[in-house]
Amino acid sequence: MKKYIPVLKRTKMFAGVGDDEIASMLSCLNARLSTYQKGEYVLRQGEHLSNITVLVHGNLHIQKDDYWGNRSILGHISVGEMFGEAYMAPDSGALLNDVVAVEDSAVIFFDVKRVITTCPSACRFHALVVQNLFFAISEKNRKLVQKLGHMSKRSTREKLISYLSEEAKRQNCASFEIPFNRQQLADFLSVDRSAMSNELCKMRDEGRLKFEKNRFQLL
Amino acid sequence: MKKYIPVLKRTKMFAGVGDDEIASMLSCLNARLSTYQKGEYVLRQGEHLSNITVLVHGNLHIQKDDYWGNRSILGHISVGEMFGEAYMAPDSGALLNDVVAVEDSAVIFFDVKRVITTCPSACRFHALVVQNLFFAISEKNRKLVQKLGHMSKRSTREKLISYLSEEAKRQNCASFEIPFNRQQLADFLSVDRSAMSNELCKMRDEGRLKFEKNRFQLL
DNA sequence: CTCTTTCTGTTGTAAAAACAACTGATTCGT
DNA sequence: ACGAATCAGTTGTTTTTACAACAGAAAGAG
Repeated sequence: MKKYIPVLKRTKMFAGVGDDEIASMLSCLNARLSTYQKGEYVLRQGEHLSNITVLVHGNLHIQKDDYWGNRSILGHISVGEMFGEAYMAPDSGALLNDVVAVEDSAVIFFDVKRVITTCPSACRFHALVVQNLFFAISEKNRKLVQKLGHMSKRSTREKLISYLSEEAKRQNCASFEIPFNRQQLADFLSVDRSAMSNELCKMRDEGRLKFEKNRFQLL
Repeated sequence: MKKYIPVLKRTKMFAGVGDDEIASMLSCLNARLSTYQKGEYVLRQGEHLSNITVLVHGNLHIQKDDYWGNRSILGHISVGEMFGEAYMAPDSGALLNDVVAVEDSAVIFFDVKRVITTCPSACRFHALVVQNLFFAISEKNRKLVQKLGHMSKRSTREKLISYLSEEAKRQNCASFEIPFNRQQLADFLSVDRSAMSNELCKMRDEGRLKFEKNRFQLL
């Protein structure tokens, strides 16, 4: 497990914590390493989770099969990312998604109780980790609400306006770059790429905005 | 501020904490009470927030104005609910929404730093509040992801399938009740009520499900 | 009980999105 | 520099949704 300390050091959870401290916290937080071969399930829908988990090697998909067996891929977890933090509460109920290794992967599980109960003496940096965790979850929360705001718009045009206008506000400038190409933006907003492209050009022709590649300007 | 202790006691944040302990924590957490008249802004888009806030009287709306001035109401906060917890991290950036009092209201602000830094001696229940807060944010997170899963479906039918099928899983039974009437469900999924009603009846006629009022059964 | 209001399902029409197929531009690797 | 692959924009067709208007059923008030 110790060979993954450099990876853990770069995670949001352990931001600002030194190698030695991480090493000592591994036991304090009851850390457990599991490896998975490509295609194996890391977590299954219906299970109960009482761990915070960090991917330290490989790649995972968050999948969901509905009642009739249709599968959809909800998200992607890359090295250093945390998952399962939404199920920290003991009454969270069963997992609603599967987590599957899309290539050989390694995951470290931390005991939730140990993490959120600061031990009185042992780990000097425990309090820092708790804070980091707060911030990480809080940030994820914020991004989810943002996205929900865009997605709740009915039309492609409104979704675009919602997203672009928020991006302009966030960067505090009417001219700004977005971190997506067209296909990715369409996926992000859950709309059809060509329809979206069409709508963007219409808005441009109406004089509401300008764009070139991934740089946009609202007018 | 003390007159609101009974309200605080019923919040998720202070679950399991007694009156006396809450009273002592008010100062420990640097609590500040503010009152607002109907129409006043509690928080404004662009501000920076370093508080966790609880509504103890009245009603609030979460509003959002886009770049061109179109307003939409994103959510509603009722007494006992917490808000602003998505902006706990110091680098959260500016608020993206306005929070407005829709009637005369009272809000208690808690200092984030004080809350997440457990004081060494004074408050015996501080650690419990920290845990409660973790669970509350984590739960909100989980609900957001769920909703996002439904909303990311392209068609009304798929949204319904996603929602109903998850509800069946959650209640672990193919026959279950939902907490919405038709209009509320349509609002929740961001679709047109009549179109949704239509789609529901089609699926019923296809033999995929049965329903009566807010009780559904998947087949 | 009766009147009113709310809720749900139904239908038709207009608008919008999804989809498919294609073109030209740009990027990338060799 | 060349060919392959990716990306963005465009167009036409099909499917789906939004919207509006209405009717019957159920619930609630007086």
